Amino acid sequence: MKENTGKSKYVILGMLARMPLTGYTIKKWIENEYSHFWQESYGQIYPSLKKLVAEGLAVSSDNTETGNRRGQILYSITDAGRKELSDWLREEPEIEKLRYEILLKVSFGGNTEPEVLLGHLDDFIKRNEKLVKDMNGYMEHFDALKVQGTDCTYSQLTALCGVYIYSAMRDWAVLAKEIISEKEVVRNSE
Amino acid sequence: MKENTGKSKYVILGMLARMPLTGYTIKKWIENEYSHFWQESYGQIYPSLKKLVAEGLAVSSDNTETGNRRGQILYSITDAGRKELSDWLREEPEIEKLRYEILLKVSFGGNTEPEVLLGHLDDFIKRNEKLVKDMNGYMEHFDALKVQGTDCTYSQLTALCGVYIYSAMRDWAVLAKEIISEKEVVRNSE
DNA sequence: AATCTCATGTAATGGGTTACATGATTTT
DNA sequence: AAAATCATGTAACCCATTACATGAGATT
Repeated sequence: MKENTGKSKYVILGMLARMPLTGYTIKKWIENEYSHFWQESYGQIYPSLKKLVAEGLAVSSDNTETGNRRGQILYSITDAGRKELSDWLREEPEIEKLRYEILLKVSFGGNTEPEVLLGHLDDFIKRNEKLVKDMNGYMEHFDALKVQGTDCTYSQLTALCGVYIYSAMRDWAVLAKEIISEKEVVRNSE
Repeated sequence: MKENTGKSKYVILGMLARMPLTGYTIKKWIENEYSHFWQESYGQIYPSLKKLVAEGLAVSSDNTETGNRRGQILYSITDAGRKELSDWLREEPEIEKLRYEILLKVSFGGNTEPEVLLGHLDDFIKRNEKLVKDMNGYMEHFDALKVQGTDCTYSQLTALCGVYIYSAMRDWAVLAKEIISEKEVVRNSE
């Protein structure tokens, strides 16, 4: 037996707790604001929304009459939904299982030329460097909002985590490159 | 259409490249040495091994006669397997998708009491603190092996990555706690 | 007219864990 | 004799992405 571990439900509830949204905008928001630590596809979002309504945790308003353009369906959270969200927030977060393919390749590095790994590490450094910049951009954006009186402390904390994690990955990769290169120098001089 | 993205195959090939192993020992090794950045279950390992043999990338020797205790099956890599491994190592590693439930909860933090988040962050700090210790333990272990003349550079690099990543997560969480607590002080004094 | 974006949705497929089934050997 | 560990394996299930289908409204 296994209880439902699907998190899509709670991501959606968390977003609806701020304001009513359509499935489409939920997807777009996750892409823009959560993508560095979470992702959801339409294949998860639309069925989840229907389930939320069936469970009384959200209500849908497909008011095609009331000036609502296109066939869009707005979902709003209910009191039961807020309760469900709050209960979930109290539960201990699941221990994250990391799957870094680059580490797998590094650990099997003896089966290829050092240049191959150095190349992968270069790409990795560039990618993480860009992510650090993006995250710092978010940080500044949130600082600007704070000056205007909008409190974004919690969102900003996730961006800060991004800064920390991507900086660490970049720094590791830079050091890893040095260690691999040094090892090669030693090997060649023997 | 979608090409096969299953990585189990390559993890197993990478391990077999060092020495012949049974499915059971592959599982145990992954648990002990790779668990901080990779995981595989028996449900993946046993079918994958059979597939590897079918593809000629590995051979099995269930020599129950030749003193092999129990029904264990030893798998060895073939030349074709080494080629396959080497080809895969050259491919660009897939971009890792992170899923940090704790960040989700932090970002929805406005829907619960700050104490709830502070509690989660405490657990998170303890967990990462322990992981940093574990990784440093591995680092020393590899240093000791290096003194004995065994080259473990690549394995050690993955442990080093662990040190970096878990330290970063811990540091972030410590700072996050401070920021949340401070925010509360301000809120209460208003 | 064509194309792009908005918008909803489902079916197929893949990837992975969990639970279960089975049995040998070793340890207590 | 019982329990723990070694050892292999499969079926059910869950989670998630991808590909596809459909169509409205806006833009070029």
